[in-house]
Amino acid sequence: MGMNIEISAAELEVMQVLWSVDRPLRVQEVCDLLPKNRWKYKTVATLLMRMEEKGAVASSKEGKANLYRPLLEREAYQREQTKNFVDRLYNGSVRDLAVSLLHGGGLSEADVEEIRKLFQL
Amino acid sequence: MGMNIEISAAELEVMQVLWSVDRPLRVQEVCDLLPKNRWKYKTVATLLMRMEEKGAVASSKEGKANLYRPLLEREAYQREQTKNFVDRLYNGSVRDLAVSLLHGGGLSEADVEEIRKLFQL
DNA sequence: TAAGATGTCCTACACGTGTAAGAATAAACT
DNA sequence: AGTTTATTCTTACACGTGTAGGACATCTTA
Repeated sequence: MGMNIEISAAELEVMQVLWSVDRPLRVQEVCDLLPKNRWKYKTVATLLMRMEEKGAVASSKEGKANLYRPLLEREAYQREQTKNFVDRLYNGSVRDLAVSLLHGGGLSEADVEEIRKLFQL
Repeated sequence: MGMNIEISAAELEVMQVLWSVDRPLRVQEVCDLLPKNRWKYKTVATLLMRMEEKGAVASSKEGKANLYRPLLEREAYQREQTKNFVDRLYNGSVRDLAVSLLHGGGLSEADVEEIRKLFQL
């Protein structure tokens, strides 16, 4: 299974940026793509270095600068985390998750319709 | 809104036990209801104390012993955490979560059927 | 060629968390 | 009453995390 790399909440935000773009990014670019003033440059650099130690990203050099690209695969990571989440919060019951989503009121009629369609096959 | 109390993963496991029973529990009972050998008695006691400081549980005395009961409401907590989770992992798209669940292969035909029915209203 | 800009690498530091041991105390048993 | 047992309360400690600063190197530009 998925090598079980653990990343923190802050690191996940950085991963999302890397995932959202199809080419390796330098630290500065990651900064720019994060919500405004999310972190200082050096903070992002630290996060990326830690992620590299964990094996979540890889870097290559472009001149003096590091280019980072994700190693963790997005879909796989989402699936794994979702399974964990459902286990921890809903005792493994996806059905209970669905109930919670429905009763939470956060879904528009269009959302419901789309999900209904997804489950129609 | 939900008072925004944050509890850790370990603390959540303890909360699940409190939620699963309808009366206040003493530390020993919580231990017994956790998966076998999950933690030592004193560890559970520490967790419960911290949870009380955070306002996640309340305690009353029964003789020398403390009886703990949850203050955080389960459904509300689940909804809030689920919203957070979807935001962090799926950029807020419940639809993407649903896709991930479907393609993850963790759902039985019965699960799919039940969820379909849930969304049929 | 000296000064800014940009970037990396190393170091820091407080706080939360997982995990519990020890001291103190109260209850129960003999 | 004295000892064993159950419980609480206090204290500990290492590790991860959020959040960067400083030193040092290199590239650019006046």
